[in-house]
Amino acid sequence: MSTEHQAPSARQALLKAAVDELNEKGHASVSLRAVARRAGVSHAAPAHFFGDRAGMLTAVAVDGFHSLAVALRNAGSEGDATQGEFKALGLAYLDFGLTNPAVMDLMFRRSELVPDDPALTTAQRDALAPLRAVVAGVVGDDAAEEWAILSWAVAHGLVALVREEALARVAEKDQDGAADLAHRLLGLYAAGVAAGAQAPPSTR
Amino acid sequence: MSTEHQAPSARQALLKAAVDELNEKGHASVSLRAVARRAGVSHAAPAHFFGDRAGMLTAVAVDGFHSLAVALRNAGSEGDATQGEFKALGLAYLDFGLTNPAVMDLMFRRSELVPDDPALTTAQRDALAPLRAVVAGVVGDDAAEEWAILSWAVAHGLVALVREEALARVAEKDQDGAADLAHRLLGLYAAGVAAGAQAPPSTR
DNA sequence: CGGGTGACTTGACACTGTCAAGTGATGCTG
DNA sequence: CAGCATCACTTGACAGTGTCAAGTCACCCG
Repeated sequence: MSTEHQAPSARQALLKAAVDELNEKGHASVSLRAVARRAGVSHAAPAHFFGDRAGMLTAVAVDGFHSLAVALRNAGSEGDATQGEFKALGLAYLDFGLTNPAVMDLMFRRSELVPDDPALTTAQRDALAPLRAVVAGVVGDDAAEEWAILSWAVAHGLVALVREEALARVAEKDQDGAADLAHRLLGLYAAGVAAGAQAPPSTR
Repeated sequence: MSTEHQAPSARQALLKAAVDELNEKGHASVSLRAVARRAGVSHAAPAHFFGDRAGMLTAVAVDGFHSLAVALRNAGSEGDATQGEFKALGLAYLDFGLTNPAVMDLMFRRSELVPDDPALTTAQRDALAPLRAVVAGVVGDDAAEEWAILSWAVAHGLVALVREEALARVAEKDQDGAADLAHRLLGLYAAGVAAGAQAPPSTR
C-alpha cells in the first residue's frame, strides 16, 4: 500500500536509478542516458516512460514531496505542546532538506521541471498542509496563513543557505557547524513567534 | 571608475552576453557556444577567458553580488531610523531577488560555480556586510550575528518561494500578488524583531 | 488465429563542453 | 631593428547529450 499504484517495475527501477544518480552526482549530471545505463536499459527508455528529461526530474520531485509530507506528518504528531509542535515541524523541514539536499534542491527548481504538472502542485500543497494546521494553533486564526508562509520561508531559507554553503562561509564554520547553527536559529525564531503571539502588540 | 579595472572589451562583451542569455532563457540554456554566438566571437572564446562553463557562470555571479552590494548599501543609507533601516534592507534584498531572479538564482547555486573561487566568497561576504551592521543596531550586540543570519534566511527564503512560484501556488495568488505578499511578510517579520528586541524575554 | 497496444530498442541528428593546435598582432629585449 | 615571447583569440576535432522516427517483440482481447 504505497502512495503510488504499483508501477510495472521498470519505471520504478528507472526512478530509483534517477534518485541515486541525483544524490551521487548532483542534478546537473542526471542525464537520461546515465540513468538508463545505471538501470541497465537502453538509452531511450527513460524518455519512453517520462517523456522528457524534465518529466523524469518531475517524477523525482513529486516523490520528494511525498517523502517530505510523511516527515512533516510524523514530526507534527510527536511534538508535545503546540509550540513544541511548531518547532518540531520546522526542525523536520530543516532536517529533511539537509539530509536530502539534492532532492530538496530539485523539488523547488521549477525551471528544470515540467511547467504545470498537477501532480507536482498537489504534492507540494499536501506536504505543507501540516505546517498550516500547526501554525493556526500558535497564532490567531486571522494571521495564521501569513505566519505559516513566513515560517516556511524561514525554514526554506535556512536550508538553502546551509546547502549552498553560504552560511558556513559567512559565519566561518564548517558544514556541520552550519547545520547546528541553523537549528539554533530556527529555535530562536520559534521562540520569538510564540512570545509575539502571546502578547500581540497592536494588531488584533 | 567601475568596480572592475576596465577589461579589454571582449571579455566585458562576453560577460554582458552571458547575463542577457541568462535573463532571457534561464541558467540551463547558458551555453558557452550560445554566449559566443551572441557576442559574435568564435565558439571557444568564452572558454579562453573564463576557462570553463563554471568559470563563466562564476564571473556572472560575482558581478551579481557586486550589484546586490550596491543595492543594499543604498537601501541602508536611505532608511530613516534603525528599524526602518532594517526593514528597508530586507525589502531591498527582496526586490533585488525578484527583479533579477535568474542572476539571484545563479549566485547561490554552488554546484554550477567554481568550488572555492575567492572572488566569489569575498563578494558574497561584502554584499551581506550592511545587514550585519544594521542588525547590530536593532538587537543587542551579543545576538546580532544570529539575528542577522536569521533575517538573511527570511529574505532569502521569501525570494526563493516567490521565484519558484511555490508561494503563488500555495496562497493561490498570481505572481504579482505573491511578490506583494512577500513584502508584507517581511514587514511582519521586521516588526516582530523590533518588538522582541525592545522587550527581550529571558535570554540576556 | 489475428490484430492491436504497450514496452521498450536502434539509429540518427543537432547540439553541447573541452581540448590541442594553430594564427596573427603586440610588446619587450638584446 | 631583429627576434622572440605572450596574449587574444580561431579552427577543428572528440565524446557525450536530449530528442525524435522507426522498428522489434511480447502479450492480451476477440
